[in-house]
Amino acid sequence: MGRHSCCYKQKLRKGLWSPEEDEKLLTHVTKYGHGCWSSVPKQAGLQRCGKSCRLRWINYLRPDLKRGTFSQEEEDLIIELHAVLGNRWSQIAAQLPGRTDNEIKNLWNSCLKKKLKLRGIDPVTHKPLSEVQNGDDKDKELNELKLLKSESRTSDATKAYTPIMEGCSSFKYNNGTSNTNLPTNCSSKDLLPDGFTTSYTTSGLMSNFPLQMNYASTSDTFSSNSNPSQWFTKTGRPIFNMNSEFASHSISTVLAPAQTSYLGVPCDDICAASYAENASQSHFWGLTDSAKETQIQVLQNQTEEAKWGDYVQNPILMLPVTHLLSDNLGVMLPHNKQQEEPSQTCNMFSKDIQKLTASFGHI
DNA sequence: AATAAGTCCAACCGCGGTCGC
DNA sequence: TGCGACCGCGGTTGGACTTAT
Repeated sequence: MGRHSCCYKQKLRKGLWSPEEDEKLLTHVTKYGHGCWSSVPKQAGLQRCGKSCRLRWINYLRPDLKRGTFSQEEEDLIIELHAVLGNRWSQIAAQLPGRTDNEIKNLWNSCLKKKLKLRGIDPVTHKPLSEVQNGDDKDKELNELKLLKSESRTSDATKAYTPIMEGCSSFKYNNGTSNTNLPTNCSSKDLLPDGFTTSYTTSGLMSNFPLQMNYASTSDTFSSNSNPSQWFTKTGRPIFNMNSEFASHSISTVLAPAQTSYLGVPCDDICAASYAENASQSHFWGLTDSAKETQIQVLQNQTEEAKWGDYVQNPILMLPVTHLLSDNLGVMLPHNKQQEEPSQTCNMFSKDIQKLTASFGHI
């Protein structure tokens, strides 16, 4: 590992922290606070640069850190937030109490990206791979998907669920083996179809979050309906009202909740990739190709024109999709008196924030 | 049993923003 | 206004650990 330029100058320690160093830093910060980080190492008697001390505190020593593996709900929330915020790890981490941006970033890079690919979803755009790719890229991605699936089969943990991936209308679940050999960072829930998980339900935390992607917008429908055959019509249309504003403004592909992707196939071929492809066929259903492209371009331009900083600081501005929200939440947010004439959209979004708050206990 | 390959994660790098002088 | 110090963030990497051969 490298070393901060300041560490070179001052011949400071680098690399892993010893328990003694941790103790010194913990004691110092607990007692005096960190104040100016650059002065912390000297005051705490550490041969480290302030930057290193700050990082150690934030990522490891902070008392409010949550230890242990990520829950399914946390993973779902990360995926959904990533669809909105992209690689803004600190913003994502802010919605997950006790988790650090570094931790989330690592989880994303090591696990969640693969999971999304296995579900036929591009981890960058959160759209189906079949939609993202074209030409050579398509072949490349498909090969990658095959490889991933192949890797899954070679794993003891995933062998049991292989039939789900292989595609058959009457898949079987090998219930003869326990889950004890599951990969440490991939829970069995990710590999199991809905109905095989005992307590898991699709994330409701973001179910009304005005995501640009439709995970949230559709998850209520899907999570309350475990029968995949009802998620789409036989022609691949999503079941919600296509005449609604929602349908006409949506720029993203309709997706079943990620946790149930393997089941979410209204045809015999149940593999994730083909499902994603089926799902993408419902994209802008009813429009001509040129009309679809035009609409996509318009919406993309609208999004790009807005300042990202504004989005991040005030996700209420996450337009143009916020107006698609249904106003069906029972939780009301206290009116923000500082905000002059808050729009209906803002109020609706505020409810989503409130819902997140209620679920996680803080924002 | 040895070792090559893969995975995970703590920690570093470098950049951009902010603030005070 | 310019400059430097500091902070925070996202990207990257080194190495420990695990799994496969």
